[in-house]
Amino acid sequence: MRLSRYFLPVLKENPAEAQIVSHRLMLRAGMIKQQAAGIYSWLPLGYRVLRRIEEIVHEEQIRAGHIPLLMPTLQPADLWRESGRYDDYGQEMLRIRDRHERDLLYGPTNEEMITDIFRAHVESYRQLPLTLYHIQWKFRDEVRPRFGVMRGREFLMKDGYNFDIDRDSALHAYNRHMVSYLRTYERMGLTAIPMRAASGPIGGDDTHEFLVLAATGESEGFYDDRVTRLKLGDRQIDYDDRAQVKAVCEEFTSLYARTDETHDEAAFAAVPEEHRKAGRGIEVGQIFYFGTKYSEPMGAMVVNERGERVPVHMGSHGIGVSRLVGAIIEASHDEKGIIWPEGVTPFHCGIVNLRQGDGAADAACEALHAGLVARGLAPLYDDRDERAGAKFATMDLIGLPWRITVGPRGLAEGRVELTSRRTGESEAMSPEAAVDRIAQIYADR
RNA sequence: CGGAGUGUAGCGCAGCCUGGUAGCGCACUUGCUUCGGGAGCAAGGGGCCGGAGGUUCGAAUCCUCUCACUCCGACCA
Repeated sequence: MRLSRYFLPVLKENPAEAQIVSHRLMLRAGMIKQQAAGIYSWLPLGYRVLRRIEEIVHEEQIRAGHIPLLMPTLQPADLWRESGRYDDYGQEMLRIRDRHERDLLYGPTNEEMITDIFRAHVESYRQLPLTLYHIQWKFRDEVRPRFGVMRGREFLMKDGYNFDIDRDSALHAYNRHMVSYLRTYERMGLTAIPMRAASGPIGGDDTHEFLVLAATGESEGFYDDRVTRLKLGDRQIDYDDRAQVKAVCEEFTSLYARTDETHDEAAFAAVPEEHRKAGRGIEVGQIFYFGTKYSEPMGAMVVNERGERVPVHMGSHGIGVSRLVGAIIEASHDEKGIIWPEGVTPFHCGIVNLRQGDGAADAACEALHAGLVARGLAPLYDDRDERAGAKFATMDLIGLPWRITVGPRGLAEGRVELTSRRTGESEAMSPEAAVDRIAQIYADR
């Protein structure tokens, strides 16, 4: 992509309304535009990151054997009257009436609807286990939206629902989600700690929240800091292997890690003092096992092997997709701007032409651009007629992890410069070597 | 929902107290010079001063009402 033909409205100054760093940087980098309290347009750069995060979530859900579908944003109120939540949910639920005076609502979550789909089409235990999920916009009419996309009213969320014949099978689904979530966050360059949490209005006995540590987080957690060093890495996981999946969960949950709601001072005191940490975190996901809470009242039953009609065991699991964009920035930035992890970066690298209009520099940049595209990569070439400083400042702000700098001085010796946004370190090399290096960096992502 | 604020050019702000031709910086347009970390000079363009009512010869400024947004607290992916 050539920057001169792109739409990247960056701001030099901080917008007054943005208090926290991710919100400021998203506005300055031209990623979002606010349209109303807690409601945002995603401008091209922000949209690319959002899509990238969505892709990773999809890939890891599918890898775990979960099946994507898509449910609507608007739901009939009757479905929610059935579960009893239409009245319980309160002011947070946006209620709408159509031209025929029928009550609708903009979905804040989808337990009722997925249960409706399930009961219409599944009759037998032979069709289980089943996990369905979608990534769809939600609306919760928060009293006080804030922090940009981290606490919007409209937000994009992956929500998944498992249906199992019994508790053991449902708990395996729970564990499977935990492992798939750990891998999802790791691919985004995040350390997200699963913490035992309180269940809240969705209900159920088992639940973990995934917290990305950040001073601006809204949740409080207490943990053994050795948990932050655990890595899933590239180990192979067989998601059908209950014992293996359970072992991974135990590895990641045996150290103390709880939110303030379930915090237990006595248990925490057993953690060696040098590892005892309390801190704030951004909740980027949560998993629940809630048994037959929805299946029973809504009649989601299957026939078991003894011919009896039994309610299915369910769980639900969410990842805050749009919130993750903010969370990643909170976890990865410096005073100059964003630093995207390679896994979610909107463009794989930037190309900065120091002397636009110089024949050799222009040609070298074009060749680099073409070379990277030929390798299946997406470079952003700053071909504007701007001075070097302005181009560097823009690149640093929007946070592409790698930058190739091209100028007449270096080109005279056949060299360009490859710079890491994270470390600031530069290395001179031939243009071909730079393309090879970038391709290699992204080879397994 | 309680408390505190703010609405003036795309962004950041001044002007309001004490009514009298709407201003500054950045951004934008044109030209010249410059060109390895947000350049300089010159000339331009852009405003229903959030909205509605009122007071006044005259309102960005005073009064009333209203809408929107932000921040602090209690609640939530």
